Amino acid sequence: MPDPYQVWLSEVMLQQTTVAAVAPRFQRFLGRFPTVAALAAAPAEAVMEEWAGLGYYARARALHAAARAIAAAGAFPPDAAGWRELPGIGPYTAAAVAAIALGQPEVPVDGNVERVVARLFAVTEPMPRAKKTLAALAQGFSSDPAMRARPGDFAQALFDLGATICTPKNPACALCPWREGCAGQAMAADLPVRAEKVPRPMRHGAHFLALDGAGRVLLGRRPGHGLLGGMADIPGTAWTGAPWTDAEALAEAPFAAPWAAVPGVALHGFTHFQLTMRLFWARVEIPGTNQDWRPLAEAARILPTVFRRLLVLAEGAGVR
DNA sequence: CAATCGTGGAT
DNA sequence: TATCCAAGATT
Repeated sequence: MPDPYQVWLSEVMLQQTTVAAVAPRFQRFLGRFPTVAALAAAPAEAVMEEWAGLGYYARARALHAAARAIAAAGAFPPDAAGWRELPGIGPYTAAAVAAIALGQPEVPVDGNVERVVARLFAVTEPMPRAKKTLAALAQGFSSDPAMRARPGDFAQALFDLGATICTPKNPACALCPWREGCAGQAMAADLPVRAEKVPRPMRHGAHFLALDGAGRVLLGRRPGHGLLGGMADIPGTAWTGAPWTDAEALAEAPFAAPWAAVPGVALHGFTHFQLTMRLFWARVEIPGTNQDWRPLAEAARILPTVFRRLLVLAEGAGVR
C-alpha cells in the first residue's frame, strides 16, 4: 500500500492543480520534507517558500498544521472520517487518501468524477448546484465489486477515464468502455451544465523595489491569512479598483527613498480579478537591521508568481 | 450558498 | 488573445 504521507501530499498538491505542474514540485517537496515528522518539525516560512509558485497557499498552511497534528497524535488517522478532521482535508481528499493509501471502499468525487457521472446519468442541473446530486450518484459506485476489490485503483481509473476519454471538450465517446450504459452520450459535450461566467474586475497596485549595493532586494511578509497569506512579498499599496497616481503611491512607500518609476506595468491574473501593477525602485545603501534582504535569484525562487512579475519588469527595464 | 483563493497550459 | 479549466477547501 502506498505511503499515506505521499498520497496525502500529492492529493493536496493536485487540488485544482494539473498533474504536469505538480510532478516536479512533488519530488522537490519530498526531497526537502521526506516524512510527516520532517514536515512537522520545519518552520512555517520554509514550507511556504517550498510552495511558492504553486498557488492556493492556504493549502501549504493547512498541510503544515495537519502535519503537526499528526505528529502530535503519533499516527495517521485510520479512516476517511479521521482524515476529514485535519485542516485542508475536505470530502474529496479524505476519500482519496482512504481509498488509495488505506485500501478502504471510499469514492473520491473530484471534477473528473462529477463530469463522468453527469454524463452517465444525463444530469442537466447546472453547476455548482448539481454537486450534491452528482456526489450522491457517485456513491452508487460503492456497490461495484471492482471498486470493493481495489478502491484505490478504481478511483485512479475513474480519474483517468475523465482525463483521457470523458474529457471536458470533445469527449472520445467512441472509445469509452461505458458508452453503452451512458444516458448522456448524445449531449456529453454539453455536460455538466456550467454557470455563466462573470467578468473579472481590474485592480491596481504600486510596489516598491528596494535594492542594496550587493544585488539584494528587500522583501516583506503577507499576513497569515487571506490572499497569498503567509508568503513573502514586495512591499506595495493595497490593490484597489482605481489606479494610483504617483503622489498617492509614493505616500504609501515603506520608507523615504529616491524612488524612481520603472517604465511599463506588470500584469497578473487571479481567479476572481486581474491586477495591474506599477513599480518604483530605489537604491538603498543603508539596510535596516531586522529586514529581510535576499539576493535577487533567491527572491525569485521564494516569491509567489504575482511578485516575480515585478522582478521581470525591473530586469527588462535594466534595473538591478 | 456564494465568494474567496493562484497559476500555467490547452484550446 | 481570451477563455477555459485542473485529483477542492474554507468561510
